[in-house]
Amino acid sequence: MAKKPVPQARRRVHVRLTDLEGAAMAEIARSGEATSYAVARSFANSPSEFWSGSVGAVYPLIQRLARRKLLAASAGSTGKRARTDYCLTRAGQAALRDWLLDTERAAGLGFDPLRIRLVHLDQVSRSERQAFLKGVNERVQAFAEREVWPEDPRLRAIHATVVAARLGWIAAVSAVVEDHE
Amino acid sequence: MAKKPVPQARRRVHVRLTDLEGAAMAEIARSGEATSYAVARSFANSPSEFWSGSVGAVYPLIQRLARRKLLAASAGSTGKRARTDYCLTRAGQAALRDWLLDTERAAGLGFDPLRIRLVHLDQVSRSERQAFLKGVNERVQAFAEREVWPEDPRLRAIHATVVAARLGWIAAVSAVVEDHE
DNA sequence: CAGAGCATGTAAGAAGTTACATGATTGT
DNA sequence: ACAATCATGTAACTTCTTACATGCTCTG
Repeated sequence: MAKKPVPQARRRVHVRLTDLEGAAMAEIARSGEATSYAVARSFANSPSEFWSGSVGAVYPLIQRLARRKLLAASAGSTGKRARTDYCLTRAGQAALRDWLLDTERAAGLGFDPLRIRLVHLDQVSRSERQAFLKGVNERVQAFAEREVWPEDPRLRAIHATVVAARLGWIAAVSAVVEDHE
Repeated sequence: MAKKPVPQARRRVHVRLTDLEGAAMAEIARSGEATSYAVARSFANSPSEFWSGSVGAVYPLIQRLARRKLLAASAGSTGKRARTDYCLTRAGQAALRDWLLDTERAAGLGFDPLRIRLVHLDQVSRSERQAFLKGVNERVQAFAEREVWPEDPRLRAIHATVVAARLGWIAAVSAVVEDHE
């Protein structure tokens, strides 16, 4: 049954970036050229707590991407301090686009620390649920008022929609989980 | 990232569960008693794609929890097949409550594969952005219509609010990112 | 009674976290 | 000039993923 592998009219899917890799590539692309340290710092400044933004994560990641020829390294210096700058290769630009415009992955739910708790919130009493949701709501309110990315109106606008949507969802879901006691 | 809040006058925080550990504990608590395999399967059946739900992740995790005395193991069998059941110890119940009702962690943003892309979506053309958001919207719509957890109306209701909130957010954010071209 | 798929794991490796190390620069 | 902090990393450890192994149970 020797079977010819049908040569699909296949799109050239070069490399599949993880989300952390994609985010790092996008940061570098934005600056044109950046050091690992700069990338790590930009993660650390983002309002999401999900990635630690530790250099210990970012340096090996950048090295990986360079090894795969998605980034090109160039030695530089600031005064006496040596530095390694990275910029995207052509293959890197293609990989970044594939990652950025991947609707399938973008449509996924990702990970939400509230959602996962809601699923199990029927295991506590009604009054505990109410107190919990009230507490979460207050914290998200506080988070909404915190200034993030003060220098970038575009990111602030996105962040505002995120928080607004979250508050709306909390209100909606509160009704649901209190019904089902 | 503003790190480490001051070490508060110590509440009796027994153990700090990770989110994956918390979810596993909650699953076991729900059944009263469960095997590692059953926990892994329940993850695999959840509509979130974030955790692989592979047994290779769950078995060591459960063993860890047992070693920390949060779970108690008991040998059982189904016919000839041996089995290890786990149930929560008293310390485990306390740890689960601490995890489940942790408003601080629940209020966090978690990880969202769309949000992270939106941040960098100014790097592509307006028409690509529009096509991308249209694609994502369609996929989330499709996801909304998929039947999940057919056996549990409570979970279905929660899931419905999640998807509805997501669709609302996509609409809101679409306006924002198309403005800022 | 043979094959499919269920239940129970183990092993190797990748990826991220915390902690540490070290020299350069900057503020006072 | 001394301390603080920035910039640049490395190392050890933990946790998840993918892939494999193996024996049961069920179904046609």
